[in-house]
Amino acid sequence: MSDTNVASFPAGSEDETSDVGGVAGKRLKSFIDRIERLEEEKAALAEDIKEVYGEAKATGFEPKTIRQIVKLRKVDLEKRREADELLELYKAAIGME
Amino acid sequence: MSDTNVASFPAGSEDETSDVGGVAGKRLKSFIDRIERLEEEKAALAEDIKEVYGEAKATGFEPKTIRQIVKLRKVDLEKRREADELLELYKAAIGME
Amino acid sequence: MSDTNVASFPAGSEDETSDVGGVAGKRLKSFIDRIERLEEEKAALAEDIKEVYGEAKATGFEPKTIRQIVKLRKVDLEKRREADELLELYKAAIGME
Amino acid sequence: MSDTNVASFPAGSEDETSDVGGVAGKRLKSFIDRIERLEEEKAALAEDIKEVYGEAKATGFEPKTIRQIVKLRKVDLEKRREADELLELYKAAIGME
DNA sequence: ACCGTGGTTAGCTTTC
DNA sequence: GAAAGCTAACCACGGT
Repeated sequence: MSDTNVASFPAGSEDETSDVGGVAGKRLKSFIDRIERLEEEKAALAEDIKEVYGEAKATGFEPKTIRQIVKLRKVDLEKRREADELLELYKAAIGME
Repeated sequence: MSDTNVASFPAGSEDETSDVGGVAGKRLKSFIDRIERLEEEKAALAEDIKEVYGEAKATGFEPKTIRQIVKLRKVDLEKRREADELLELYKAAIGME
Repeated sequence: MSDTNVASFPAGSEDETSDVGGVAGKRLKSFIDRIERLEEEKAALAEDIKEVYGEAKATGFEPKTIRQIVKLRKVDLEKRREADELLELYKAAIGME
Repeated sequence: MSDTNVASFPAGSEDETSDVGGVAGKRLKSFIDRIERLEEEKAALAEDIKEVYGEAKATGFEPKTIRQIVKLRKVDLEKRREADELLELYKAAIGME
C-alpha cells in the first residue's frame, strides 16, 4: 500500500500522532475514530432501510406509496411536537411553571 | 481602485459582454440580472417580515410565540398536502383517475 | 386564563379568535396573517429563482458557476456601498455637505 | 371531520388495519414499522455523531476541520476498495484464484 | 458582546 | 437526465 494514506497526516506509520500533535493529536484521532464508527453504523442502517423497501416492492407494495405514508406519519409526529412546544410557550407566558 | 472590481467583468461600460463571450455572454448576463433582481425582492420581503415581528413585539406579543404558531400552521398545511398526495397515490393504485 | 388559547390555531374556520382572545387575539391573528402572506411571496420568489437557474442550466450554464458569480457580485456591491458610506463620513467630517 | 387524517392510522390503537386491507394491510404495516424503527435508529446515530462533534469543539477542535478529515479519509477508503476490486479482476483474468 | 441555536441555502445522492 | 430527498455549511436571531 502506497498512496492511500493521504489523510493520515502524520505521514509516517500508523498511530503516529504523538510526535506531531502530541496529546492533542491523540484526542483528535479518537474523535475521528468514534465518528467513523458511528457513520459506518448509520450507513448500514440506510442500507437496511433500502432493503426493506426492496422487499416491500417484491411483495407488491409500491415504494413510492410507502415513502409517502412514512413521510405523512413523520409530519404528524412533528405537528404534535410543535403543538406541545407552543403549549409550553403559552404556559410560560401566563406564569404556569 | 485596487481590487474592488473583482467580479464586475465588463470592467468598462455596461453591455460589454459581447467582445468576451459573444452571444453566450449576453445570455449569461441576462440570467444573472434576473436572479439579482429576484433576490433583491426576496431580501426586501425578509426585511418586511422582520419588521412585522418587531411591530408585534412592540405590541406585546412574543416573537418566539408567533414564530412557533407560524411554524405549527405551516406543518399543518404540509400535513394536508402530504395526505392529498397519498390519496392520489391510492387512487392511482386502484385505477381511479 | 383569559388568553391561554390566544392562538387556537385557526385550523378550523375563520375568525375563531374573537371569542377567545378578544381584541388581542384579533391583533395577533392580523400579525400572523401578514407574516404568512409575506412568507408566501418570499417562497414564490425563491421558486422563481430556482426556475431561472433551471433555465440557465438548460441553456448550458452551470448553476454552480452562476451562483459563484452572483455571490461575488454581491460582496462587491457591499464593498462599494461601504466605501460610499465611508466617503460620506469623511465629507461630513470635513464639513462638506 | 374536515381535517386530513386520512393516513394517520396508528393514532389510535394497534392492529387497526385489519378490517380495511386484511392481510395485505398487516404486511404493509409491518414494513412501515420496520422502516420507522430503522429510521429512528439512524436518527439516533446522527444525533450521536453531532454530539461527538460538539465534544470535539468543546475540546478546541473545529468541527469543520474534522469533517474535512473524515471526508478525505472516506474517499481514501473508497480508493483502496476499488483498487482491491481491480486487483481481484486482474487475478481472475489471468486465472489466479 | 458573545455563544448557542434554529432556520435557510447549496451541493450530493438517489430515484424515476 | 430531470426531480426530489438528504445532508452539510452558512447566517441571523435570541439568550446570557
